[in-house]
Amino acid sequence: MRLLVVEDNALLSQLLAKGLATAGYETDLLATAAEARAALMTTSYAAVILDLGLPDGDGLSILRELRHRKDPTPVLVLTARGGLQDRVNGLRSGADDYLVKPFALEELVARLEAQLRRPGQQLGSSLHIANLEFDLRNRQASIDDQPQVLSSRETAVLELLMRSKGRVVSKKQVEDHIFGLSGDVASNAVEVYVHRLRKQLSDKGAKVRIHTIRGVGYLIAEEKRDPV
Amino acid sequence: MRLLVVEDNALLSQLLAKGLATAGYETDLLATAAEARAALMTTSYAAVILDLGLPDGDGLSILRELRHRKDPTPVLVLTARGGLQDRVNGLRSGADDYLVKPFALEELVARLEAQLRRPGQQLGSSLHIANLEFDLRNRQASIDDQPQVLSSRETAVLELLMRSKGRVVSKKQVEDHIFGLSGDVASNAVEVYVHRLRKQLSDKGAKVRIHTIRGVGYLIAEEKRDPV
DNA sequence: TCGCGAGATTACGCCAGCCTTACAGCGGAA
DNA sequence: TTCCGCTGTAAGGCTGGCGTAATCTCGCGA
Repeated sequence: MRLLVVEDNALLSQLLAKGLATAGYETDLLATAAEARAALMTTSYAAVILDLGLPDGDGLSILRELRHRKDPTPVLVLTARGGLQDRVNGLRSGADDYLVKPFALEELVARLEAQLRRPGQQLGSSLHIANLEFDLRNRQASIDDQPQVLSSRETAVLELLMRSKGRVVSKKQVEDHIFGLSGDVASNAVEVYVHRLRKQLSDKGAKVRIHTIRGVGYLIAEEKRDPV
Repeated sequence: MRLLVVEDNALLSQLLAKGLATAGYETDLLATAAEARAALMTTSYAAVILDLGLPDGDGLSILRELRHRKDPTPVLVLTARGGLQDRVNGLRSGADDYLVKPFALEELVARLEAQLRRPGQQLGSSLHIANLEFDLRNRQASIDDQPQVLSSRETAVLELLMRSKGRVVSKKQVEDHIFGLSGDVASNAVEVYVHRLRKQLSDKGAKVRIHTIRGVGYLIAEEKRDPV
C-alpha cells in the first residue's frame, strides 16, 4: 500500500513516514502543492494525507480538483486550523476525514485504516469478459456499463459461467447451481435457460459467446468474429 | 436516507433527530444496546450513529458484531470518552469515524456526509440518469432542468433508486428506507409507491425506466427504446 | 452417406408476484 | 368548519418467469 503525504514541515513528514512504515505502508513525501498536483495526476495512491497549510497554495483546492475529476482516493486532511468552520469546509470539499494538529500518530493510523477499509475501493469483486461485466457482490450483469435486466434463473446461470470463466461447466453443475438440493428436474430446464440467456446476451449486444461442448458442458468466452 | 441513532440520553437524541431532519435525514431513535442489535439484524440503514455509553451493554460490541457479519453500513461513533486509546479502539473495531462529546451538530453532519459519500456517488451532490436529475442536497428531482413536485414518499423511493443506480434494490430495502422501525407495513405499500413514482416520471416525460426484477427488486435505468 | 442422440428451439399452461385501482383516514391549509 | 392532497390498505386483475414437453437441428461416428 502506497500513500502520499503532502506536508511542508520536514520534521513532521519524516516522523509520519517512519510511523507509517512501522504500520506497514510505503509513503511518497511531497512538500508543495505543485508537486502534489503533479503526482496525483500521474500516480494512484491508496490514500492521501494532506496538510492544508502549504507554502505555495491552498491544500483544499488540490482536494477539490481531485474530487472534481471523480477521483475516489481517500483523503485525510491534516491541519493546524482547528476551527469548526474549517473542519466542516474540509469535509464538504470532499475530505474523508479531518485531523487537527497536534495529533497522535496512533490515531492517524487508526483513522487511515478506517478509510482504507471502506468498500468500493476493493475491486476485483466483478468479472469481465469483453464488454460483459458481472458484479459478484450485487449479482448484477452489465453490458458496456449498462445494467441489464435478467431474471433470477438467467442470472444464476450467468453467474456460474462467469465464475468458471475459462473452464467448462457441466450440465449437472448448472443444474445443482440453479436448483440446489431441491433438484427434481424432470426436463431439459438447463438447456432452456442457457438458450434464454444466450438470447438475452446477443439481443443486448454482449460480445460474448456461450459455447456448447457436446457431452461435456458449456463454456463462456469472448466472441471472436472472423473478418469477412 | 434513513439513519439509526443509538443514544440513551433522550435530550441529546431528540436534538440529533431534529438536526438531522433539518439536514434532510430521517432517523430511528433507540436507547439501548439490545434494541439496536435487534434493529440492525432486520433493518438496513444508510448509516448508524452509535453512542458507546449505553446502559445495558457496550456499544463497541454491537459494532464488532456488525462488522463480523460483513455489514458495511457506515458507523459513526459518538462518545464522552475522549482518550486516545478509546478513539483508536473504536476505529479499530470497525468504526468509520469517531466524534467526542461535546460536538457541534454541524460537524456531525459534515462527517456523516463524508461517510455517505461512497462509491460511485462522489462529491457531485446530484445524480443523473438521462434527463432526470436528483439533487441530493435538497432532495429535489428535476426533469430537463424542470423541478418536479413529488410527495415525500415518492421522493424517498426515487432517492434510494437513484443512489443505487446500476444496482438492484430489494423491496425490503425500499421498505426500510421509507418506514424504518416505525413500519408495520401490512400491505403492498412499496408497490403502490413505485407505481405512483413511475406514473409521475412518465407523465413528466422522464426518459427513465424503473424495471421490476421479479422476486428480487427494482432497478432504475435509462429508457432504451428498441429501434424498429 | 446415413442414423443416432445430444442439444436447440419453440410452444404452452400455471401461478406467485406484481400492478392497478379504489377508498377511507388523517392532517394541514384556508 | 370544509377542502384537498398524501398516505396506507385491500381486492382483484394481469403478466412474466417458470418448468415441461414436443419437435427440430446438427455434429459425429459407422
